[in-house]
Amino acid sequence: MKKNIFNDLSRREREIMNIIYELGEANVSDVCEKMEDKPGYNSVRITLGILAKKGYLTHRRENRKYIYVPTVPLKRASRSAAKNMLRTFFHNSPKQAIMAMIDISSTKMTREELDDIASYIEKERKKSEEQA
Amino acid sequence: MKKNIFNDLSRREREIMNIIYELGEANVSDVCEKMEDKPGYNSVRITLGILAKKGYLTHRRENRKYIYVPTVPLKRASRSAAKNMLRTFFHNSPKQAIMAMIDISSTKMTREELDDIASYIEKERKKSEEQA
DNA sequence: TGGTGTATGTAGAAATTTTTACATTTGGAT
DNA sequence: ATCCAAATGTAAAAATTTCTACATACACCA
Repeated sequence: MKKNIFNDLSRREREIMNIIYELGEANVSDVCEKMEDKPGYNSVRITLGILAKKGYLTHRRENRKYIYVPTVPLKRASRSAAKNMLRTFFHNSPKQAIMAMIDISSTKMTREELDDIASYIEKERKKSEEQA
Repeated sequence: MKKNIFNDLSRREREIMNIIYELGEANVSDVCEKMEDKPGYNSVRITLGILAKKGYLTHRRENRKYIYVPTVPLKRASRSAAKNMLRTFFHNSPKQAIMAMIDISSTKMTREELDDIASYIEKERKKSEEQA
């Protein structure tokens, strides 16, 4: 069992995969614009091709452009990322991770969002009660 | 401003950094054992040296061994990782991220932990109330 | 005291990744 | 129709990463 789906990506490949997950889907220029050090259009294009060959991306044609889309759906990719983070930085303690997440984003969350999270947890508590 | 502190790590370098964060600190053999594909002792050692030269690790001597430690403290590294995850996979929505985190680990959390998180959120809600 | 096992030092070979260069295709404007 | 701009196709150069090989240092122990 692999630790992380995306473990065998090179630096550039990973960078590009992340951008595509962030955007949902993207063509070459979209990716270029998001890259910090703005490598050439061609570089990015070649790397997208490699990612497709490796099976991480597929592409469809739209007019003359290729639009690239992840093969591993966002949900699964995000779970994998979250689990890695949990193990690497939080000793596999979801509690610690969640609290840290709250810390870094508390000022950005509205009352409603906090309420939503609270009731989500409440639901979980009920569930664990049922099982007892 | 850099997106991610660890963006310019190669595949192996990143892999090793993650292991060291997971362990807190480590010598060459510790890292070797944690690696999935078990590269040679020497390979790992060389990469640790590179990471030290790049400034991501420091090492102290203990008997005859080097013990490597991250220069960027766990807390800061974990924040950086969390922010990246937030942007890459959750459209910068902490609510979504936190709920996903709860999902993947609900079965692993005890009642107490859920309670702790709930009261942590309660505290945040009070804070946001004060500011209103 | 000399041998052995385990560790680091250093150079560079091998493999992979990243970029560049140039050819080709294609749709649209004039 | 022809030219242009913008896209992809392909090969390979350049740069970086990863691994290997061998040298050296040092604690431990018979």
